[in-house]
Amino acid sequence: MNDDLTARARIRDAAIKLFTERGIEGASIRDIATEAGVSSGLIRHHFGSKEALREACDNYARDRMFQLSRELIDEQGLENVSIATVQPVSFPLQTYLVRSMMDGSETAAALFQQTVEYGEEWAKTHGVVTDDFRAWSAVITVMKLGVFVLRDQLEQSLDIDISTADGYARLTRAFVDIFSQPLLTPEQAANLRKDPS
Amino acid sequence: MNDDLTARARIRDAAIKLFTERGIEGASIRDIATEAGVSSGLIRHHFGSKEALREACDNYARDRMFQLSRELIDEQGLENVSIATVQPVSFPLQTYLVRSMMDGSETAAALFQQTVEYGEEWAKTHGVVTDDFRAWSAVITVMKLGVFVLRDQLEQSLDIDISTADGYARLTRAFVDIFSQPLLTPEQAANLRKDPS
DNA sequence: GACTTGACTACACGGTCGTGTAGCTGTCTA
DNA sequence: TAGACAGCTACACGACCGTGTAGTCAAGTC
Repeated sequence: MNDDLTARARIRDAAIKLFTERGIEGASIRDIATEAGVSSGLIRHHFGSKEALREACDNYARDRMFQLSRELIDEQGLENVSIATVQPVSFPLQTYLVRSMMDGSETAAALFQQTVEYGEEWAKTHGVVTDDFRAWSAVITVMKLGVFVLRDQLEQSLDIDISTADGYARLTRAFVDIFSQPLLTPEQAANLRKDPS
Repeated sequence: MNDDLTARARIRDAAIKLFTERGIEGASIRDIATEAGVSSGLIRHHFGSKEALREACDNYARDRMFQLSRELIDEQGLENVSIATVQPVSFPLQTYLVRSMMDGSETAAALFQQTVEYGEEWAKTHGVVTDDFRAWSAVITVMKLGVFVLRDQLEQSLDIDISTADGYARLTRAFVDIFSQPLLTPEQAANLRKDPS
């Protein structure tokens, strides 16, 4: 159980794990303490309160994710990263952040807004056709995050583990199929734009 | 506060509202009772337990949603419904069901699997190009539901209320823009299919 | 008018929650 | 070697949770 990590790090990892699995309210301090192999008092000693523990997890997940994607850019160059945001290594962190956001995290909410703004600029400079770049990016972002929120359902439906290379590859291929062909004909699109019933 | 409804119906509506807003664990029997204007004991009298109340809400939301979409098909014909699944009137029910699914509802999970299967058949008969219809449908479904789960973030990002006609129309237009143009060139798609890094 | 029944309330129960507090360790330092 | 001080535990606290129980009240039945 990662005995080489400090107790503080083990608490943080256990909290991220249980917060992700059960939500913030669903995971108790005592459960997290047991998972980390420490007493519940130690959590209070290190983090002060449950809310402060959550914020520490938020900030850690955000910073670690930034660090990982920076490393990825250094390795692969900027252009391949947009799709590769969904990558196995940062998957647990992303999943945690989305869950935390749903449970009211301001850190995660700020990250969401930032992602939308980035996507908006990307769309403008990459030839996306729309007269509402903001809505385009927001909807794309929300759809992308849906994979994290509904990971359990997705895995059950496809009988895979997304965190494995095979599962992740299958997911990527589905994304590619979806985003490399239009689902609506120009006529259908024009009709829907006029009368969105 | 809908005084014309029976107490049982008011409890159910209040439960759906609070379960949606706070999650199943986050909404207490006492809160629901206060919201419905009854005593907490009455909830037990009518539904037996919190879990049974949740199942009653699940079944009600599912049946009501089916009923609404059947009415929509009768009005508009079958073909326009696939996109119109995202419609203002069934929005709260969908949002509730997705939230309940995330909190472990079997009824909602079954509905999800059913939706994936339906989407799979739709893709096969509507010229979608993929060699994995199942994954295609599952990912599309998950992305579609992302709108419900992350509704709060979406509304904050766009400064709209999705339940209004204007907000819903803006959302629909973004969907149309996204699904009427390919985001990847055939070359990019081929590359990603070979090496999903 | 006596009886039954279902809607409904008031209140008490054990359990779990986040938090508070007191005290025990080992290590470092003056 | 005495003292300071993190790291850490044990335990008690008030609050709130889902649930259980007893009882009130009005409407319907015979």
